[in-house]
Amino acid sequence: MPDSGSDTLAGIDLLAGLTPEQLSGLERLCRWKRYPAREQIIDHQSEARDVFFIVSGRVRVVNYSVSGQEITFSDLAEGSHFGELAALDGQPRSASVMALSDSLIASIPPEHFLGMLEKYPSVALKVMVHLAQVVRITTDRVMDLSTLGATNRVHADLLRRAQKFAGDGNEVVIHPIPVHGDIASRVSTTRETVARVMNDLARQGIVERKKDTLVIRNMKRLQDMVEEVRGE
Amino acid sequence: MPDSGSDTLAGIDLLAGLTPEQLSGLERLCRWKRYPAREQIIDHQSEARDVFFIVSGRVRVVNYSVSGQEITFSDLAEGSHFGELAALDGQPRSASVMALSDSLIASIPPEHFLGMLEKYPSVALKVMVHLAQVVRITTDRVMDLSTLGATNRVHADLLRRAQKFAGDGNEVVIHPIPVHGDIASRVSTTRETVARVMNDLARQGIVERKKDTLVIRNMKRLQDMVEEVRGE
DNA sequence: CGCCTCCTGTGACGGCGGTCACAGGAGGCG
DNA sequence: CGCCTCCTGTGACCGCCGTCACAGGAGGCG
Repeated sequence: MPDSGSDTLAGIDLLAGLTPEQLSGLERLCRWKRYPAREQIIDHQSEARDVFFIVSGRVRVVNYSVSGQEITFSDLAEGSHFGELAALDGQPRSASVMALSDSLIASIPPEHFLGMLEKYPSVALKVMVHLAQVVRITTDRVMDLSTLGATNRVHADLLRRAQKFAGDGNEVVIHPIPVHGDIASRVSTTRETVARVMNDLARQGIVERKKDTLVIRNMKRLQDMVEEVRGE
Repeated sequence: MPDSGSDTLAGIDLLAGLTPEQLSGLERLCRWKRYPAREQIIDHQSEARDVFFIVSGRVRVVNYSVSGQEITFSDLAEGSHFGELAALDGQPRSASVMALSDSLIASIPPEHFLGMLEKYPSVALKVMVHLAQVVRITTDRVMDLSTLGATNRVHADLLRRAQKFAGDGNEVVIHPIPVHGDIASRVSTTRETVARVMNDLARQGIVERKKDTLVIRNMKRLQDMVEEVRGE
């Protein structure tokens, strides 16, 4: 549990395992800054190379096509980090990042980040494992985009969200209700398509829209709908 | 330049910088195996966790949808490596890998791979940089799939290939001619669409198909065709 | 030489889903 | 309370491109 009140790096996953002294050493190397919701933290293509730790708040990694279409890559929670790519390979930022809620962010200059990797091999290993998982998620997404139609991608995304909230039963409650536009931006389709799909699902009794929660009535069924067409 | 004759790890990019003694230590930990062209080296979802070094030959990372559609992720040359993801996070293989040509492959068990990372921080850093680049390439691909139409993705791929062979002029010679099916599998479209696009380009005098090379007559133009629609 | 296999080229067709254009809800806030 | 902003729901349209179905080339190899 991240201690969201204090301005320390104690809650950062990457740095778990470091002693309080080591942490406070790092804390002194950081720049600390609060970002209000919706404010941009990293601009795509920019030249800065710092690595960021989310001390408190939530953050979204996105990119925009020139036409303004927004592609969401991931939402990151407290304790997570971002910006390693540029620090590691020295290239411009691969995406933009914006605060979803008011956030406290610590950033460390690239040279100190690299120094940290050298000094604390356990952190280096965690960085690698984390990158490996990012690669997996992203290649899965390429598979989805390549083999699934837009409707099935919405099913798949709904399923992923549901699994995060998963009880073990056949019914899952998702809270808060994801906005259609957000889903659309994650699966690369339009708001309208998401709306149509959600209503189809509702009509079939698979989901139900409550006041401020979305109830999946039939996980099994939803799962089948995705797997069914995962290629076949 | 990898010394493709000898059965050593001297030509492996990841391990550049290690002393001959360190290398021969690693060599003794490896299993060495020759794979004929077309043979599978890694099966998607399999449980093995070894990391592979391409001592000689070429290799393709692919995945298949249940319908048999083939998605190519990348082609790797001598000196490269693959299979780190599973070794790092312990999860099943994220993709299949097959030999493109007769290949000599060295594989190291996961525990020794991890030991090597700990022992040689320079290697660990290279692993991180490499993963970072894989992430970049894959997210770019997500962007392409999300914002470009099939025809423009073919343009973009052609451009990427051309840039690898790039002279500095406005004309580039690609050799050998990539088969349409391969291009299709990399940009997630069909052989037929690739053929149509290539002929359109030929008719416009932008590319020309020679005996066993493909000549890009007008790089500028091709570049414009991609950027033009990259969103707008 | 002729056969077989692998690649390319092209037409016809049809459906998925993106785009446009509105018509409501549902809160917040002055 | 009423307005304004943000979200959802739906119909009409139509274009891109995937699918199917063939008709050639272009080598290799017996």
